[in-house]
Amino acid sequence: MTTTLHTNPDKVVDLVFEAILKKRLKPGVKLSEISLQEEFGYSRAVVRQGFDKLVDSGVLIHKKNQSVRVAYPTKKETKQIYEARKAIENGVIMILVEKHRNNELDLSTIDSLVIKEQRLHENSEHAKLTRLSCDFHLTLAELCDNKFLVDSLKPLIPLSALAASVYADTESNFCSFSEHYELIEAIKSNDPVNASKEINTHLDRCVDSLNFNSKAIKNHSYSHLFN
Amino acid sequence: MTTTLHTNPDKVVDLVFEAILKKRLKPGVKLSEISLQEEFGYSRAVVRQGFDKLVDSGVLIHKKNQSVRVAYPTKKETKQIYEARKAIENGVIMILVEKHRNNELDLSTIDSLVIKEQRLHENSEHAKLTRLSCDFHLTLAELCDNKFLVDSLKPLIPLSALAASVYADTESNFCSFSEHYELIEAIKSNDPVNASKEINTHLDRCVDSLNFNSKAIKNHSYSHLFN
DNA sequence: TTTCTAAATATTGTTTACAATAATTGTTAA
DNA sequence: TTAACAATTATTGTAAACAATATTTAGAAA
Repeated sequence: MTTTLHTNPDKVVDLVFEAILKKRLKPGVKLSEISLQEEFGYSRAVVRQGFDKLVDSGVLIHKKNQSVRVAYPTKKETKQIYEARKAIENGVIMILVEKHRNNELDLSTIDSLVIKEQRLHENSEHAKLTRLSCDFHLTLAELCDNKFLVDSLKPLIPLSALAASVYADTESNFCSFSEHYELIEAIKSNDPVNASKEINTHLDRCVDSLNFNSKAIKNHSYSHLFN
Repeated sequence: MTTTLHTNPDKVVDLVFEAILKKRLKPGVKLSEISLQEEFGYSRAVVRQGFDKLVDSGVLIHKKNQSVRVAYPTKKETKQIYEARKAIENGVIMILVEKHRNNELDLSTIDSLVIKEQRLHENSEHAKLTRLSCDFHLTLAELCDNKFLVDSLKPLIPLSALAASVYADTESNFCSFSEHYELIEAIKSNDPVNASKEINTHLDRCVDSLNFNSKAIKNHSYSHLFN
């Protein structure tokens, strides 16, 4: 949402993002312009614009004259997604270490986020935990105060969630909160090398925990998927 | 251009990108939907879609009920742009070193690109050199075989060119080809640490060569700016 | 029952027209 | 001449209509 779009295509984008992060929208699901229009009162043109953005970022797939579908990441794409995330998030972490070293970093929001994660983990509320874990990574990027970096990372988060939907046997140990904690500690100790190691192993483990032996595709109807 | 858009908004995007890289479109210039429609025969809707994408990536700025304008990067944004590039391009270089180490990297295109740059430098054809230097950075990303990484970097290149339009006193020593050469050598010697150092100092020098003491904005008419 | 084909339906692609707003021009008064 | 205001023009925002394509349904033949 770099700057201004005046009707509401960004609302559509946010809605779809949110539905994916909450696992209400699964890979392969069809989305028609008309249905969203009817369900939320957006004009069809606005829905189209939102869909276009989501297609651009790879979250939706669009073939001519067909409804858009939620992306179904392949194994290769999943590895690319995490490879790209490693690049971007390493940069994020380096910036944050530097900022922290200069006392320019307020970690209170991220601290409370990790605490929340811990509580959800103890109560084994896995669904909410997955959601929060996405917030963790995005929040780190936002702390950099660099919209270009945030915009680069943003589409990769729902894509990661989609990959998890497809390939994660169990999401309980996917994107572990304890590694998030370690990462923050590394930032706090002003140790760029260790922080870089933490984010790399964390993202590597996310991929390693996936099982790429194919599963069946579930097709959903999408009324009331959006909350 | 993740996948499919069936008319041609991507043509519009490419057209604007190209015009910016060739310095025909300067920061602040107004672009109306109708004019592009008349000049190239695209439908207004297609032009709009293309503009929307460019607004999303930050290359165009859009205020409600006003024509879009070519972005005029501020000092802060310029630093953010290069900070983001450092993050992404460091990742690119790490991937390429790894690939080269495994004999999975064909550097012939990039080699010939650098040679071409050297020739342009000797003939002091600065305009073409700037253009080619952008290609150099994008080509490196494309060699990673990771569309997400390419998509992340892509909008930052014209934004860099716009920043140069605004703040570079002389573009002759901006984004020097000799540093490109050193970078490729570092990749060839399978030395990730040195390669990382090369890309960082290269991008830092691009910013350092800029002069942020403000200049006047030139406003252009845009007929025949696109070649 | 199953499979193939054709009709009906639903959805997307594209153009058009009109309304709302901004930018420009022209006029008048100081 | 300049400044302020009004009228005009140009441009964008939005919705609606229609065409093109895909999907679904129904029916007939094997």
